[in-house]
Amino acid sequence: MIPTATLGRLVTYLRVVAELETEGVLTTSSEAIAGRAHATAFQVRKDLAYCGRLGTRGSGYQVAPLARELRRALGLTRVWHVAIMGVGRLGQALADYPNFDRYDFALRAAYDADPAKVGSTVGPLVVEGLDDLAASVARHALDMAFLTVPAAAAQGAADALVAAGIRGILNFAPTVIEVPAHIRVESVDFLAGLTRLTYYVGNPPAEHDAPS
Amino acid sequence: MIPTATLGRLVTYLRVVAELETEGVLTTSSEAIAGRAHATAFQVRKDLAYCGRLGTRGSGYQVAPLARELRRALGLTRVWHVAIMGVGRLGQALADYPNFDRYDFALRAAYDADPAKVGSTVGPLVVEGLDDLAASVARHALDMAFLTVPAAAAQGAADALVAAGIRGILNFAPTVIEVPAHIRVESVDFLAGLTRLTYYVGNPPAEHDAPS
DNA sequence: TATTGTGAACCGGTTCACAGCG
DNA sequence: CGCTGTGAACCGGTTCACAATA
Repeated sequence: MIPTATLGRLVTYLRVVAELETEGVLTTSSEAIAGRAHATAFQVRKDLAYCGRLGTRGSGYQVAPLARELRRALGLTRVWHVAIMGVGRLGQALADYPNFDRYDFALRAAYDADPAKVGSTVGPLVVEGLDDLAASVARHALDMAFLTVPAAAAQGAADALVAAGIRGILNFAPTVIEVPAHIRVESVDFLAGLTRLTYYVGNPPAEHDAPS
Repeated sequence: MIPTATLGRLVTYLRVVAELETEGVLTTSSEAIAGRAHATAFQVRKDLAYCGRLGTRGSGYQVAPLARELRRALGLTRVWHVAIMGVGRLGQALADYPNFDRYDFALRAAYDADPAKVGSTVGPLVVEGLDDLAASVARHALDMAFLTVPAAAAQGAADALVAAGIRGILNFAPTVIEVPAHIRVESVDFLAGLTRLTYYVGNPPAEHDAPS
């Protein structure tokens, strides 16, 4: 429904609006949001219009209802249950991340294939093995999983998660994984980001614009 | 020069081709690459054409030269010097990442504003403070930095990096940062990825396609 | 013949001007 | 009068058919 590109920006707008909310601002405008979000006022209005008639012509957007509607549009209306698959360094860092509850996510479980890790604790969780993953997924009422295993193990781990009933995967491994069409995957790939950065740094754009 | 969307896919193609290389495959085709990279053969050919005349009509692409040319196009022709700004959990996890040298990146320095952390070691590095950052950046011949500080500190840390002569920033903080036009920023934002995932999981697409 | 490279059609997203409305 | 919502023009990227060529 919402275009992918718009979806990405809506996340940013929500952050901006939440920031305004904590600053005590009551009313804002497409221009003000655009300034903080690195976008144009045109684009902000068009993007926000995907979520309904959120503003008031002539006076702008009320911060609190706007935040509420953005959260609703993005699906942030309940606490989502998340698991960590793969308790390496990254998995541990995520387990210790203190801010999930601020964002309506709850870390409920951590899994690792290595028997030596099973039973140890990471952050608030006890690491479980992969035996009867489906039962554990059901018990924890898991919605989504962080996939933080080595690239070579990513496909197998993803298959196991899908078979166990997970509906969404946030893939941190630097590799493409195949999943059935009804499962969603989003990737967080810092090596890809680093490589894109390398391209840009190695090909500096001609500077025809003088700095303002 | 290369469109952003293409650039992202080229990174994936390079991974695929590197994989083929280690498998000992000598020749491949746009179709084979597409299969592994989750793309169409059309798109692979169009994307690869941005990097020059890389294939041979009638017989496909030779793996080794293709890998070489992709690396060249992406700027992976030398070792890039990278620093870590912010030695929290994520910064530490990155410092311990064992595979950078495989990808022609070298971690050269780590910085933190907290005096208590200065002098401690993370991975192979001794944490430095921010006094005379410019001299340190020059001494280590740094090209780019991982920005792994809390969101509230991200803009200030980015400003310091830019002032010190860094040319590219890989931003891990969940916030928009402002930099001069000649500095490149790429973002790795797992909270944004998680939120996009939430949207898709909460709005499952109507299933008109039967699984094959 | 098999497969790439590419001009052209197509499509979706961005930009914009202005209509709509408080 | 000011600012939003939106239809329409515009633009860039994707898809495709086919020409080029080993």
